[in-house]
Amino acid sequence: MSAIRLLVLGAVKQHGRAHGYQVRNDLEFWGAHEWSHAKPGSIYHALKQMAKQGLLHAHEVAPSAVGGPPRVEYELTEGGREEYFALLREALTTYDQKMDVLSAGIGFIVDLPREEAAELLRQRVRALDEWRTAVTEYYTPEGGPGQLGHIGEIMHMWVHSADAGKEWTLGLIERIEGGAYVFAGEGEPFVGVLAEGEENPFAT
Amino acid sequence: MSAIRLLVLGAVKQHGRAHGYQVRNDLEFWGAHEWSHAKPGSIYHALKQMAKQGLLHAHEVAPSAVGGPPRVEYELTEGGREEYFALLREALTTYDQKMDVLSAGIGFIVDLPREEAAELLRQRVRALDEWRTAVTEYYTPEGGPGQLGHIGEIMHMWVHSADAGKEWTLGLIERIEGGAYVFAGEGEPFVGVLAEGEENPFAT
DNA sequence: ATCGTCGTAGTCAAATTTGACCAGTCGCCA
DNA sequence: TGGCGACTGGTCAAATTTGACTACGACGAT
Repeated sequence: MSAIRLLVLGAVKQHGRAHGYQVRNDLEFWGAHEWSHAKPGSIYHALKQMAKQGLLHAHEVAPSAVGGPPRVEYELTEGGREEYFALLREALTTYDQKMDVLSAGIGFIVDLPREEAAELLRQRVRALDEWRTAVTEYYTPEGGPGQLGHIGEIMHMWVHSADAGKEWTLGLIERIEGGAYVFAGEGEPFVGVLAEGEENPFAT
Repeated sequence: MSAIRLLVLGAVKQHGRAHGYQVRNDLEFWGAHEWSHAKPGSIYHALKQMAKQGLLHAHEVAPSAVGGPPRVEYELTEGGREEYFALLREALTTYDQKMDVLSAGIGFIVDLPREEAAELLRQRVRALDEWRTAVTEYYTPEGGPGQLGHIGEIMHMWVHSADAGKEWTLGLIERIEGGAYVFAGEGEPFVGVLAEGEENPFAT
């Protein structure tokens, strides 16, 4: 899975209704242009594709308020909501070494109930454990390690990084179970988009 | 950069001359099918593409020893060697969060002189430091952290992972400078491909 | 004898991603 | 007052990646 569909669905969902450029902007606002490499082309493509697949409903060309090319506004369909949550759960649980996907998942994690979020992350920890043993087993020749030469460093790296990922995940689980943040169904949700005319609070 | 070109060039280089299936096999032998997601399609595509670009010379269709479809054998051109080393250096120095690229780089690191390898890794450490500060700065709003809510966890994750990456890299530099492994120009090179008829020493 | 399936070698269409480009508006400052 | 650069909103071709499929020979089991 690439992070784009999740990011785009999430952006559209937070707005209720959005056109391509708004999505593009949100992603930038979230810092996603740094860690996901979401180029404009990919975003517009994802929107069209998902509209074709019935995940988004395309509200035809609102004739661009400020002039310029006509804009299409998108809105999640029921199928889109489902896909969104499916992707979100997948992003949080499966370890596919793509940290941009995980980042996107974290960004939207509060759309889930607190207990489910924690459980998904526990599942992620299990996936990391599996990956770790798979790697160590694959790179362990019969005659003991050693004849691997520098190739063993590859294994070393993966193990190190899996361990780091696990450590961080466990920390997050702890914070979540300790009551941090506001999750779905817990009152005023945190919204990560700019309201009209608001200033960007981040330094560039 | 995707890891494929580097992997393919590296595989062809170690053989001197290789056809697609041999490359495909080497990648699997290195465990690359696990961490790079190199599908056959990508491999054959990369071979053709790089032949078209003059990085590989295609020795026309050796009519398949065992029957089956005809095979094309590839060999590095001088341009291919240069591209290989350029990609290798890039893989080792730049942090683009793609661990498969780094893995491939590690796999071929001994093709470089020991001192250069260490220097490239030191450069990687600097790149990691830069990424780390870039992330922390981007996610630090004027009013101090805190109003970020759960979004701060994204930063947390990147920082954690950059730190882990740095730690591992420093360890490797130390081992290399401590004399581990055999680098370019230091006698019998380590070769990570199976000779004819050799057994695969790894468990599957 | 023949059926299934494993290994060898590779192709192909469809989906996606990349990177460059287009065109209009707005403010501003010289 | 006109030109420059930044912002808005998007298109397009080319490159790449994915995932499924083809074809053939050998080999063991039925």
